[in-house]
Amino acid sequence: MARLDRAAVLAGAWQFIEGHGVDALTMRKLASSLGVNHGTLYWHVENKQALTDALADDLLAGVADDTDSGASGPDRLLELAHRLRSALLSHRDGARVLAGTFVRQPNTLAFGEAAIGAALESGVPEPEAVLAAFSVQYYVMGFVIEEQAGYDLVRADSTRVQRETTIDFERFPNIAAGLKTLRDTPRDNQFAYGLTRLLTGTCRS
Amino acid sequence: MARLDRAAVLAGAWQFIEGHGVDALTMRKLASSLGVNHGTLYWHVENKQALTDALADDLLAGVADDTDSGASGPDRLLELAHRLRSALLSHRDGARVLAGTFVRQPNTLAFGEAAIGAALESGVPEPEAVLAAFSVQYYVMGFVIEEQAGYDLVRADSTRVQRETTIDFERFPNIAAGLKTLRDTPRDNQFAYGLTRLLTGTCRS
DNA sequence: ACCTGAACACCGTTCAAGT
DNA sequence: ACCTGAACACCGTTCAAGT
Repeated sequence: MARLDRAAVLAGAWQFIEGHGVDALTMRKLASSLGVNHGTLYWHVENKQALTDALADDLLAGVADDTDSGASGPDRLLELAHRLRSALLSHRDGARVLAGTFVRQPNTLAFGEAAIGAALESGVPEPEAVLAAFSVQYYVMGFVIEEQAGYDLVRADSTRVQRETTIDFERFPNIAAGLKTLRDTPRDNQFAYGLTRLLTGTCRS
Repeated sequence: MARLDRAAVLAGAWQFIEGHGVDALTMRKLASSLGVNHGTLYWHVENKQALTDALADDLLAGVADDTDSGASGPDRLLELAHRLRSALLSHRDGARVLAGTFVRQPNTLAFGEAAIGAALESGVPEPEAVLAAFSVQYYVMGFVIEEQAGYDLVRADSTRVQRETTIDFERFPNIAAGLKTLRDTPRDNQFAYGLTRLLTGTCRS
């Protein structure tokens, strides 16, 4: 049995989340899934919040890499948004893990840096570029949180499914039609729609 | 001492959140702030999740009211977005309270219904209208969560402030400039910026 | 350097029993 | 109908003590 180190704790945490979701993640359960006393975890990680911060940083590793390459400003901002979504989707509950983070981890900052840079390069003046980059971040986070909540519904235990009361389609006809179109149009298209709206007129003429 | 009822529990919960933030909200602490044994709470509310759901619904009460009035489609969608933000801001951590809700409460559904309706009325074809309405919701949620996280930083206890490591402005010059422009441009303008971008080309020509 | 075991101060939820 | 008190099965965090 190899000795535990910080990387193994992070890997174990992701594996646990993959199986049970973030809400079920507990220092004690994580420890026992690693075959170790729960006090031990605090040797490798300061506390649960530090673990969450580390997971968030882990999630965004590499998202901002190689952005200096060929593509022009607008295309790069678009690509960064897609990369952010992919990173969040790469682990169950990824968006909520990141949302639970307060401090700015290096990779989060690197993403923001690249996003603002891409906006600037596409000719958007200084103050607007910042607002554009942040707006994209808000949109991606909001989108993926909802997207992954949908996944959780599917995998959820009976307790949670049971909580989902059927909605009154008589009172909410637009919602009823809306759910249908959401089911019919691919996730990627849904995502691209709002993203395009957000960037049209800013980064693309 | 008037007897406790469900409404008093909700009011007490908001008051507690106003003072200590959602993270500190506990069935036991809420009970003692209401001068009651913690077991008592479960007579008025099924469990903590049900309490959160009720708070979320409370938060959105009235946001979708009177949307049939004068204004045309595009203006109404814009106004709905502003009303949603106002509602979320009306209580500390409002956005996070709503984000913690999974089931669709009546008022959340009513907002979605009105938002889709406004998009439809502005001439956006059926499938797009739904995507536009949802995109707006994602953006507002993302924006206000970040906005209120900023408030919490200010009010935070020393523990939390301490956690905020100073960021390396040499490595992240765009972020450095970005923080300055965020400080210099009013919140309302920041909010309006992304919102306009989102709606331009969709609901406004 | 890494891990155990036990302790401390908390949680949410349930439920008999009281009024 | 509403509330108490006590119990149950959990939490995160700390820290002496072991190896």
